[in-house]
Amino acid sequence: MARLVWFRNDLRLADNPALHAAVESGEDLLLLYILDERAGAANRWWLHHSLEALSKDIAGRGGHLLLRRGEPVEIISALVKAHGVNAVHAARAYEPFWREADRALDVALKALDCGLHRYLSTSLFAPERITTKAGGLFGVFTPFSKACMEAGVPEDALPAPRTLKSIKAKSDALKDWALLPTKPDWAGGMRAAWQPGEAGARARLKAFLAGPVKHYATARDVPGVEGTSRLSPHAHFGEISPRFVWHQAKADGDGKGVETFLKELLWREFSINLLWQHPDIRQKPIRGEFEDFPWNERQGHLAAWQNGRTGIPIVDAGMRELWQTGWMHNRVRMICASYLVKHLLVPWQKGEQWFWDCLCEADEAANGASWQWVAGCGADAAPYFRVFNPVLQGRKFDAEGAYVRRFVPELAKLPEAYLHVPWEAPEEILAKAGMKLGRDYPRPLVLPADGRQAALEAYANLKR
DNA sequence: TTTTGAGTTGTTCGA
DNA sequence: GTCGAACAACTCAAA
Repeated sequence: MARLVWFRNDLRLADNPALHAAVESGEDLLLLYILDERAGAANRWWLHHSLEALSKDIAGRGGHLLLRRGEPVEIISALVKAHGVNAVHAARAYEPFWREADRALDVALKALDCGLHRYLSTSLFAPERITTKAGGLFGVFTPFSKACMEAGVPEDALPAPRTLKSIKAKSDALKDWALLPTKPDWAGGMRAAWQPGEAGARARLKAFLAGPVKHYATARDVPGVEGTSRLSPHAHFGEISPRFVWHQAKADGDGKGVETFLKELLWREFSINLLWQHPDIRQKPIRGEFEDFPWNERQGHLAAWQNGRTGIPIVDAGMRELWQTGWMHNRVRMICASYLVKHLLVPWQKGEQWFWDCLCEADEAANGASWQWVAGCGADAAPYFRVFNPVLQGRKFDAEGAYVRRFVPELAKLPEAYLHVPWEAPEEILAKAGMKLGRDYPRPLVLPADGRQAALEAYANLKR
């Protein structure tokens, strides 16, 4: 008899209910990971390192992680037959791809007289558990978050198993999956910024709770400062358990910073809940009338945005941070997304796709729900007239320009007064900063005021 | 069933 | 320079 633990986005040993229950059974284990072929490039880079870390952690406890690629149902069924597996353990997953795989697996395993046990692991709450008084699912954040608080997060974190008694079976070699970039190797900035894996996730949380959390409520909006937790990729891959994060943060007291951080954890939860309700959240607007939105994409604008060459400093800084580090500051994500969707009138799905390719975390729930929120077609979406002015946002949240100077070095020598509006700088100021507009840095594709007007008109047309 | 209050993150304008 | 109102109307959730 044996148990099979199927790792998905729960790449950790501590507080991993699927693994824990399998270990508790006392039976031999098969520890399996199946490559998720849908991953974007940055996501694959992270996955490589996360799997490397997990393999090492497992090996350190006497176990062995099996790596396989192919159809999950076939791979698991074959292992079940070959090793007399009587139960498969896995974390519950909410992405449509996994939901479909689980349905098929359930059928296949029943035929083999093998159980399928799924555990609450990647989210704080099972999505069907948080309901309105009428029994439906929420579509608005605030009442959703209240219901979560009332439900409460259980404090029963599970220890990492000390030893793992696992069966060695055929496994791919991680390097043969070729998840890392080779030529060109664009991952240098990512290596410098991140430590994927469970140990890295815990270190990140610890560092955050040791300092930045205190000022999180305000500092999280300032991209030039390390004011956020930067846990999103770790959380996406399940290198750290959300309830562990929740209770560690709560143990830090009940200040404004902690309170705001917990609320952000509930936003992650809300996105998962929305994905549960809208499996096609990455493609289809939740508010149906947006199917007819009068987008007006101009040739070359999407590429300029992707390359950080829009001519709007804060937008370009964000897009370059994304490209270089596989991550973008939350405040800047909103500004960049808003500029693409509202000023450039490019369909939000194209921005979502770019983020999907570039973000280490590339999370279906968070990415889909957030892009829809910015575009105005999502749950609880921003009112149409809420158009971010990238100049005001830049001045407000990157006042000294630390962020822009870092990621848009050609502007680094501009004085504060013109840093967010280089197109308004007199020639001699630009020359003194060693640059010429249109040569070293582009003129804006669309000026903030013009973009705002175009966006408002487009939204007015939609209403008609 | 109907009513009521409220809804992440903003900007502009005019007093 | 600061501050409050307007920017729409709709849908959600609860009573």
